[in-house]
Amino acid sequence: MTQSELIEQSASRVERKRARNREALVGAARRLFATTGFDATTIADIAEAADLGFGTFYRYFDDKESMLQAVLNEGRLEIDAVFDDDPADLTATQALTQLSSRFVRAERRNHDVLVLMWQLAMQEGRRSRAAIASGAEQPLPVRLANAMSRLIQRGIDAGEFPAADPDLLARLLSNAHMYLFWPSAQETDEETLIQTICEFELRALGAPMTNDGEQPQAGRNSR
Amino acid sequence: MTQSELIEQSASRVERKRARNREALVGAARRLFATTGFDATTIADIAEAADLGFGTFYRYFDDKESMLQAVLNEGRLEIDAVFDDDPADLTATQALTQLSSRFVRAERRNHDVLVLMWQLAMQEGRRSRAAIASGAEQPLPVRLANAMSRLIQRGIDAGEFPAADPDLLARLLSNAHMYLFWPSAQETDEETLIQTICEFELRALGAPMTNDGEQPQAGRNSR
Amino acid sequence: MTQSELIEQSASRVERKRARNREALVGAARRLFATTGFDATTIADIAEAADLGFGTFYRYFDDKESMLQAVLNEGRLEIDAVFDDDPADLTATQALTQLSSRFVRAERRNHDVLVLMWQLAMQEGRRSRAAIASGAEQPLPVRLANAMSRLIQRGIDAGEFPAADPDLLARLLSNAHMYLFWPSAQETDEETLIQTICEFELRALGAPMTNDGEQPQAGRNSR
Amino acid sequence: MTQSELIEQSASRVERKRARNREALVGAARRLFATTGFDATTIADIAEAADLGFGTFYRYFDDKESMLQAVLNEGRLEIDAVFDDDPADLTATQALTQLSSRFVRAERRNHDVLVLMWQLAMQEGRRSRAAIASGAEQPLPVRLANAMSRLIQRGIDAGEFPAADPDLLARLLSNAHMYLFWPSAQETDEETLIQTICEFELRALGAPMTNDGEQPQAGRNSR
DNA sequence: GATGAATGAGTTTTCATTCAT
DNA sequence: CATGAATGAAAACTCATTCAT
Repeated sequence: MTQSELIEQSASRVERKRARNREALVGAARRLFATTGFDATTIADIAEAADLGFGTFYRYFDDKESMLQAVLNEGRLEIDAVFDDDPADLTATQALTQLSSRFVRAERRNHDVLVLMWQLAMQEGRRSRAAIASGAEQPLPVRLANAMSRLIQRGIDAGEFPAADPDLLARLLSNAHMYLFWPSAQETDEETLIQTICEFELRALGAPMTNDGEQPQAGRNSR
Repeated sequence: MTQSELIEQSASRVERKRARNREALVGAARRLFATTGFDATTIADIAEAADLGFGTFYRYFDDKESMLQAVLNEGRLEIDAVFDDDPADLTATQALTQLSSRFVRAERRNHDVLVLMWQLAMQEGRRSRAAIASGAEQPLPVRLANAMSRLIQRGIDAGEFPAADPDLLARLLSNAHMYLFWPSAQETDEETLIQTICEFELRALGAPMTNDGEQPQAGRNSR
Repeated sequence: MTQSELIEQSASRVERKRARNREALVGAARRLFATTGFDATTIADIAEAADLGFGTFYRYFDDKESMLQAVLNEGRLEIDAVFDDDPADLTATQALTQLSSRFVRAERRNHDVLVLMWQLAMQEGRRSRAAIASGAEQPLPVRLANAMSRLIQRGIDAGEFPAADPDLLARLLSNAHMYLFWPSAQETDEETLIQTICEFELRALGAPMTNDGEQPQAGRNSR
Repeated sequence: MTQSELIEQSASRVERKRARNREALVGAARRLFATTGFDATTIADIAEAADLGFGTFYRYFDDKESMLQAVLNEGRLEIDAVFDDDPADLTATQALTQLSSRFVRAERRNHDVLVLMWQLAMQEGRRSRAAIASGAEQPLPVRLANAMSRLIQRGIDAGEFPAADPDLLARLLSNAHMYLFWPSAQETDEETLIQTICEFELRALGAPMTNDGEQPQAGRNSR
């Protein structure tokens, strides 16, 4: 083993440690922010929960605010993926079902982050943070509602659903999904949840309940 | 005007002023708590928003926590009224419609308090406050879900709705109602909102959409 | 009864009431200052203990500090009387005995004030108040010590006591008298106390204990 | 010097600094409490007197009250030692002399703490703090009086002193010792003070003044 | 790089004092 | 004149952030 390999290796060991520490901090912050609230969580709380020294926090994050960023970013990619592709080759019914099941799965994997986003989004009074919270985009339920609204409109146009106000329906449905934020939702099996929500959704939209092929396919949206 | 009347009147003037100040403080706190969050709201903010001196706050409330109590209590009565009577002489469909429309109306009149309750309820980590938030009862969406669950069960038993998990449906519906917390819901006409929500609800439960007599009667639950 | 008599009478009734209120306030303050400390006593405490409205305090006293003055003045006259006349026609022994018994009696009648003076005198750091406390004179134990010192010196000169440092002895004796400030001293009969203290004193000074005629005469220093 | 020694040393440097800071804070608090009073001393005063930042206070003490504890504890050991051993092999006269000289020495080394204890003990109205002040024991002058009372009783029993009320005498003597709290006592030479006080004491108790062997030996009570 | 000590700005809370009734 | 409501200056205490080791 050459000197450079040793260095290389030790460099990567350090790097791995850094990554691990950062991970620990973000994880701790995520849990604490979600359960205790951003304001009520102190840096000391986070560092301790991450089993790291107090000052260490500042070696990874500039300040509390940028930790908030980091936490919110954690889920960003996966959440964006939920909304990203809106496959034109599916019927509105299928697309909605896909959207919902994707959302449920993403929620289950990023529960704390979503709860946090939700909390922040409710505080209109802190525009700066709210803006930040949504990555300068819309707050989450609005994004979901918008995506749904488009699909519902498409469904109405295609005759899949009876005529109605797509925006209002979308918002109601979007919020129904927020059921996921409640503890009891954590105890329900994921597939059952998806199944129930999708049926609920289609029924609420007045879609004919053929109830056959459009079962959500598990695993479609990989990490 | 006799002396005693003058005294009487002036006493009541003071009293009225006290009431007005208290009202101003609670109102300011309500708005700020709902929009900015409990933690992020300072006593100074509240006093200033109420256009009162800083120290005046403490002539009306022992501390921030008891102000929180006062704010939460403000809506208590009206909200309790929503759940209170569950008239056995109505069909499940009618009862659900009544519950929803009552809820919408109560929400419109107590928007900020409900938003605040909601926020507090989400923070499991602060049980004491959350417990307080709901007056040692369930958090609001749980109460609504429970009430709905009972009615849905009744509806299923009576053959009004197809068989399904009443708890899960109730929770989804309960959360759908939380749409009201969003700003856009504030801009929609109350009756339209009720109409839409009730239809949404019944459709989601699979009730036959006769769509005739069960329009919610405005003003039923007067103050 | 003439009009003017009525007015006269009512004026004096008002006056009496004023005097009574003032008395009540000063008394309450005296007790509270002595037992709880000047700083820890609030205006509200005083007013309540005097069974008067809160704001009423300020109709009788400019501020807390002037109430302190009033309290300290209460005992002033009686205390000054203790030190005032130093009858040259008595032997040092007799004079000392008289001084001590007077002091004991004055203390019993003005316990709280003396305790307060004592407390204030111990706080060198607050010169302004300490100065005030003693009415720009010496703190109480110093006054007592000075008076004693003079008498002891006289006694030594006259051959009544053996030679010694009169200042030091005087200070020790002066402090011994501070026993009166303790609760247990309140429970001892006044005459017993005087008797014991005077004997103690003379013995400590080395005076021959004839123990006959110099019993302190009660009532000498009337109000 | 090895790496570990460096670390060791630097660790102890930090530790020493912490100890020094704590010491500085306690010292500043001790002086300020004694001279200005507990209530009138602010945290900012203490921190400034210790030449430390304001917030630093709270890194060493939870609150003002626990600083009070720390200050009072400072003298605890040395003061307890004064009362601790009551050697049965000494005559009452000797034992009293020893007690007094020990007390004087302890007082000289812990002047501020004793003054503070005294101040606190005088405020009956604040039992909790007074209780704390004496470490749930008796207030200082009471402890001293009790110890003296026992010895005086022994002396009376042994025929060393004439019969008298040992409690009353003890209390008077105990208070006489409180002379030490006055500034002028600070200027007197310690040995002279002890000499004078012991003679005073024995004379006051009516002990035969052989005035020879019982001079207190300096340094008897080592730290 | 990790750590925790130091710090002071920001908040809550108390309370002396003023003022309107 | 008596009263208590209003007020803000001052004090205790918290905690994000900086910095020395």
